Amino acid sequence: MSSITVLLVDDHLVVRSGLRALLGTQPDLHVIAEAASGEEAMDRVQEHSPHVVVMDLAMGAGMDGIEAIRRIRERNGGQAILVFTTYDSDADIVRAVDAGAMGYLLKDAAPEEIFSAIRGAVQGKSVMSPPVASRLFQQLRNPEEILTPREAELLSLLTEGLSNRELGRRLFISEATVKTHLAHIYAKLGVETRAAAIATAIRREGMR
Amino acid sequence: MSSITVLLVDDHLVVRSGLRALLGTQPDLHVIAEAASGEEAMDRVQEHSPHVVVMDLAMGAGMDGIEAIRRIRERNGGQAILVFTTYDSDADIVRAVDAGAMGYLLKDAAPEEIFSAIRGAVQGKSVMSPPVASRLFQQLRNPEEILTPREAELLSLLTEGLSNRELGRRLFISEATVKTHLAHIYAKLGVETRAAAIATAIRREGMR
DNA sequence: AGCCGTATCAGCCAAAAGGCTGAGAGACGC
DNA sequence: GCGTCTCTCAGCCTTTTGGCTGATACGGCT
Repeated sequence: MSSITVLLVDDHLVVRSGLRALLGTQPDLHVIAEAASGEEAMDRVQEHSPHVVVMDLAMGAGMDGIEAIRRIRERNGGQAILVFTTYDSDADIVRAVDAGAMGYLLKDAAPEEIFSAIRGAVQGKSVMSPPVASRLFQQLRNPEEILTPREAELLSLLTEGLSNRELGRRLFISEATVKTHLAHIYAKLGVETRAAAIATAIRREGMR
Repeated sequence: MSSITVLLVDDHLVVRSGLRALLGTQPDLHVIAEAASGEEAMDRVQEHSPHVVVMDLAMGAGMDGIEAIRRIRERNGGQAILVFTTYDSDADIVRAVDAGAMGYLLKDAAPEEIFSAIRGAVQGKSVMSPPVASRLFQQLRNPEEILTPREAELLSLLTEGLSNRELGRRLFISEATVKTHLAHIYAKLGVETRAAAIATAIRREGMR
């Protein structure tokens, strides 16, 4: 038991090369294929059945990383999937984990961290970068902050800058209902105004 | 004239390795040093005087890419600096260009594009990825969209979710003045509501 | 000196947003 | 079957925001 096959999925060539170079320094890790998109990732998994899939979430076009994780786990249960991405967005972490990801690493993780995450993943161990872990715990600790599907939908449209009237039209509900949803969203996000809600929503979904 | 020395600056190890591997395929390009931060970049430039500096804008801690570009150009005029980053934010493009960047590439650029950008940079040619170029042109075509310093300051606080009253207190101006500034900002951004202003502001400064 | 851009402030009015209470209809779990 | 969650809607009232018009003051450019 000393050879682990790895599939790299990232839409950036430089990241794939870098990761390949990095993993190449470890005798037990073998990159047997690369993919630049979710679709391609699924094909490569079928062909090579790698032990571990290391995948970026942000894929330029087509299927995104989350969707790719879900589908790969549906068809081929065997692979352990590690998310390897730049930003730690609250929503992405949760979605990746329940799509079936075994771990969640940030791209500035130390090489050793990456190696041990891959080795751990094969044995069914979950690994995540410290900042990711703390965010995830925070999510789990505050379940009352989880938005319902409808609320999330509204919040998403809210970040486009729509008014209550427009939101109502877009979702085929009355303005009164929009206001009700908004009130709930504000309460869950801990803000009082739509401006603050938009700010926190975009920032949570986004960067840093 | 067939040897170009390159300094790589990126806070992600994998990106540096990947870029190094990629440039290694070209006989005339030689990566002579790497740096993981703006501060380190300045030191490496002093030591090695590379022909070209390839730099990511987003640097985790300390000096950001823009600042690093400015300082390197101040002390050592000789180097051509290429920005090599993930996202094309309007503001970053403009700031990078007037900080003295010779080109602006996105990380999903084709290898050939990267090579020719580096070779071109040595000869004083500017290169930028097509999506970047189109954004830059749009900025230049619409100079009336440029915010005054005070307006930018307000917009920045706006994205924190503050109310007019709070904005006034924070900036030591009356609420009336806040409203005047906001009206100007909306006009320049082409929006009608503060919600839309926040949304466009954060997105312009940010991602995608 | 005159003009323009920037920043400051005021008042007025209409529209939008937010707080509150209450309430009905499905869906799901136990 | 009963409670809970979610989504839907309504009315009422206050606060906030946005549109408009006009005004003063300072600095720089010509």
